[in-house]
Amino acid sequence: MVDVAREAGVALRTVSRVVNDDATVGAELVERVRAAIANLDYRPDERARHLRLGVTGTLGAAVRQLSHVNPVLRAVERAARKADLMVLAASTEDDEQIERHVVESMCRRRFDGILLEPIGADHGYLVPELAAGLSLVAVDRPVLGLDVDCVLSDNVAGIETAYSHLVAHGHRRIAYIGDDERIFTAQERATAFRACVRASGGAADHMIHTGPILPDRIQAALESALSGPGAATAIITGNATLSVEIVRRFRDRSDDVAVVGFDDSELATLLRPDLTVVAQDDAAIGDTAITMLRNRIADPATPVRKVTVPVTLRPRGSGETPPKSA
Amino acid sequence: MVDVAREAGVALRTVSRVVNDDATVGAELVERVRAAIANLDYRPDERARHLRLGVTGTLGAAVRQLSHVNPVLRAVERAARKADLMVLAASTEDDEQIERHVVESMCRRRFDGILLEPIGADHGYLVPELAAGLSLVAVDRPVLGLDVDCVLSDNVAGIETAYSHLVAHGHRRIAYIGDDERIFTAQERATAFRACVRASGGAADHMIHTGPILPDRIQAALESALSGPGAATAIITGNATLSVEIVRRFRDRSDDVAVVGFDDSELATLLRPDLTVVAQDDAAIGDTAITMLRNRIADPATPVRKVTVPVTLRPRGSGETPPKSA
DNA sequence: GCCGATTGAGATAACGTTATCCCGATACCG
DNA sequence: CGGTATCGGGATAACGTTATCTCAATCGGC
Repeated sequence: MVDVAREAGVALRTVSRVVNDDATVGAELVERVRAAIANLDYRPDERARHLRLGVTGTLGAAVRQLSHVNPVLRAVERAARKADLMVLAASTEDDEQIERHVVESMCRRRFDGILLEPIGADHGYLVPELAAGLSLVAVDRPVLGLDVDCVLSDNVAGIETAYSHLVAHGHRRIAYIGDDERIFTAQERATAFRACVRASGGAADHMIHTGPILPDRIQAALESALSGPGAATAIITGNATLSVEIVRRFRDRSDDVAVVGFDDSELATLLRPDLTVVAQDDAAIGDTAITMLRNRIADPATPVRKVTVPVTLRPRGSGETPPKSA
Repeated sequence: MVDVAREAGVALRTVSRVVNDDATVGAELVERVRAAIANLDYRPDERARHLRLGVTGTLGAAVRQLSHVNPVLRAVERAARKADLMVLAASTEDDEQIERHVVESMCRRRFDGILLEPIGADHGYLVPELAAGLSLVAVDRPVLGLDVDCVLSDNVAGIETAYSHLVAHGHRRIAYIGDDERIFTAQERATAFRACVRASGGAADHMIHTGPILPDRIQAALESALSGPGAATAIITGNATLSVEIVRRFRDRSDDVAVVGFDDSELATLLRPDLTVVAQDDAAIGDTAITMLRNRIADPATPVRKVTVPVTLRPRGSGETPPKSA
């Protein structure tokens, strides 16, 4: 930059002014500086700029898996681009150690704010960061034990909608196969399901199967749910991955079991009948998250908000199958 | 940091030494400094550190879509973590403007290196960056007209393998439905397919259908390929998205058309028969890309390398169906 | 008992920006 | 014609690190 100044025969400060196109510099000088910049191909160093300015214009996104389908992240990138902010993302792999490493790296890099899909683990390491002014918004899951902004899907309403949709189509014995309840969303959905069963006067015991996503576990859950005298006539799956696993197993059997899946995905229309799903409003979640994060950055004293975004039932066929015994 | 020094009653330099755990500082002083750091909860600022050091320990990944399945990116993150480098990723959305914006942002942030899935567009903007010492590795597609490192899948061998696999199972009339040939991989695969047809003495005209991924276009291609006197008995799809689209349409028809897909995906085992695919070696691509990038960073004078990673045929059923007329 | 080697730690100068302060020149008003 | 706004632009001091240089103190050797 000092070279550019020398080349153009102006002061350092003037080059800076030209780079940040400050209006108070004469047209002729601007030209001369521009030429010098091109000549020496000078490239501004954001590190120094950010250091001096204090802000970085950068948002961090710490998500489970970058390389998985994540429509919320796409919405986030879009919303941030509109606000002229750069989003830089990294995976936490749902590993407590990695999450911490990623988030702390972003803090040390002084990102203006962080979007986090938190793991259900101890987030004590965040306390000093938050105290030091970190702007953070949790997405999809809350941060346990800490009062931070978050935006979640309405898991309870989603399960209730799925359940009553199946009831409306004549089902009385509905099973739920879900993810490990140590995961927040899985826990919330399972709890909501138990409440549904209880409200309709049944016992949930044989009807709810949660645990890790492993082929054997899923197979066993499916067999347990669909066999015996009180066999289920409909299944609600706890997330997109499980929907795939369940549907995969239905290729080979011809039972007319109704299925409603949680989370939409491109696989939903791969089979006959198409999969009825409870879809999250990804765009709304992403937009809301960015808005909340920007608000918090602008004013760290903003009261903490916990936003719940509505979900939508998308009937496509698999959830409208009547019970086979009916 | 100066506060920490005052609190601990030592010089600034000593705090820095403790932070970077320099061995030449006495145990007692280390304790005192550590205590002061905890007291004031001091958090080091990487911006200043990077500015001073010259390097950032950060790699940028500019990929088509963060929120899409991208096993290569996962391998990249893993390999980078092992090398104690941070990978920060952003989407280019296959948009020339966005790609340029993302890459230039990363350059101004002085990332040590960039991994790019380049768009088939003019990359002139990279010339000055490369001249200024940018370390860049192109993944999956080359950078047109510029001599930069790249690591690609062996698209030609993949198509040849798929083709001869189908021939070995009795097929003589094989169709190819691929993506828009303005995309490098699509172009390479289509060309390889044409060569296969020619080599086996046929005419490719009715057998090759490339273009954008739009429902109508795909439907038309499929009908054209599968109707008439010279109807194809087997289909090769040009990428994972097309495999899904094609397979989706096969739900409703009962022809025993053989299918081999390019790119593996979790959908491959969703239907009967399971989808035979040509799979890319994602882990090898990711590892190679990181290795090449690190080499280039370590020594910018390293000769440019273009690496082609072998692909593997995974027979699962759909590619082993005999021709229906046979 | 003195001197050289070794070790621990402080002062100072960068790294590449931008903001503050200030000054000179021009123009305008009385 | 003198004085004062106004505007363009230059010198300098930060921002938070680390590296170089220097120096004081301790220890061992002769």
